[in-house]
Amino acid sequence: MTDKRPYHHGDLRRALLAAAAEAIAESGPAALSLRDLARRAGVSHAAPAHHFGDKAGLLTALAIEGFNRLADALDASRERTGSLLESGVAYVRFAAENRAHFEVMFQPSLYDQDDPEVAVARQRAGAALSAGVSTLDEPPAAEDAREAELAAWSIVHGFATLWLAGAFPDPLGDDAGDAARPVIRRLFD
Amino acid sequence: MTDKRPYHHGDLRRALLAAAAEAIAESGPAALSLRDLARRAGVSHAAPAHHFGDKAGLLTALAIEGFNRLADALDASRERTGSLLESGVAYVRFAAENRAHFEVMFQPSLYDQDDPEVAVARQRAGAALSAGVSTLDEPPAAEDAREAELAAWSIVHGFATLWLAGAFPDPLGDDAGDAARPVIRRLFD
DNA sequence: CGGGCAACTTGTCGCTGGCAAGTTAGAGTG
DNA sequence: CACTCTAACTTGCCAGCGACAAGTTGCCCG
Repeated sequence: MTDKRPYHHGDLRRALLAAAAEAIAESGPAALSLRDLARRAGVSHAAPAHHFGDKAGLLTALAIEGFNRLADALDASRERTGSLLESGVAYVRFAAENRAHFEVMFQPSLYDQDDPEVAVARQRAGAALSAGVSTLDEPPAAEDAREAELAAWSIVHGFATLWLAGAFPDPLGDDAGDAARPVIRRLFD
Repeated sequence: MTDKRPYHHGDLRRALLAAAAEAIAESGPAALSLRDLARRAGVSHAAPAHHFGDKAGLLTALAIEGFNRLADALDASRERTGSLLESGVAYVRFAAENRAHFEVMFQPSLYDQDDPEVAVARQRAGAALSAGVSTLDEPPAAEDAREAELAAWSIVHGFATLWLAGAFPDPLGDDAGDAARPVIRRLFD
């Protein structure tokens, strides 16, 4: 979050996060190695620990970045289209385009979920999601609103997860968002 | 799958799978250690490799077991209730009660997804899911059937994943299945 | 110009996964 | 009842990893 640039490397922290995202997208979070990241960035094996404390710290930073990016994507979609359907599409598209972040965000055993920055970023994303549901033509009654929100979240999250897992037996095209649209539409227009 | 029982330990293969499920449920798949499993089972550190080849082999076996258990659960629910809604509830309940299996099943980077036994078990589960959709009162037209299936799968899978991740901000009770029912009902009755 | 501190490096430890080579125990055969 | 064959392990080893401790480097500010 701080914008002062370090001296030695230039911006090791960001470089490590980017390298981590790339490595995770290739081989999954379990195969991530701090030493490999250090090698990719051309620094010593202990340099990552200085910025993130330990492996969980690095993944915590990735999760924070992910929740913030997701909130940004959802807000942008809502401002642009005002459509809950398109917000759902944006959710799925975010997952496809930020695979590593998404995988880490929803696997809390990998990072420190009690971190206050995580809580803030997660709430931002949650609020962006809730705001989307309120754009429905027929806003549901107060008590139903919660269930509608859970249903919307579940269907887009499920589609995104299954897409990333390669679980769909038939090919559904290249664009996860376009593939998701007719499916999400079955829940609401 | 072979039923002849080994001699030395009794049934080390099953014991290791059970211990692995327990360990993963506690700390996630990334923290799994073959040597720790061996210690829990009271055997040498190389014993697991004999049964499963390597770590991926063990997780492959876990995934196979998981897909088969899921297929069984879905079939049982359909035979008992004939209701797609209750099949969805059964899906969520399976995830909650077999957390370790479920997490591994849908994280293909952890195991060998090209394994033929995995493919068979996965297809069994897929067929059980499809069969559930056909129990709808108004079976959708052929071309819509695929989308209806994806929507049903997505909403239950998403709910299950979010539940396991502890992503729901408010507490929804102890039983994942009961919590999911009103949410799933929003997609179909 | 000099102290201070952030950004690293170097070195080390215990643990892990994976491989190779041995050992043991039961099952099948004559 | 020996004899052998083989599955089910064990022992020993190596490289890689995460975490920690103790140095070293280089910019910034007074």
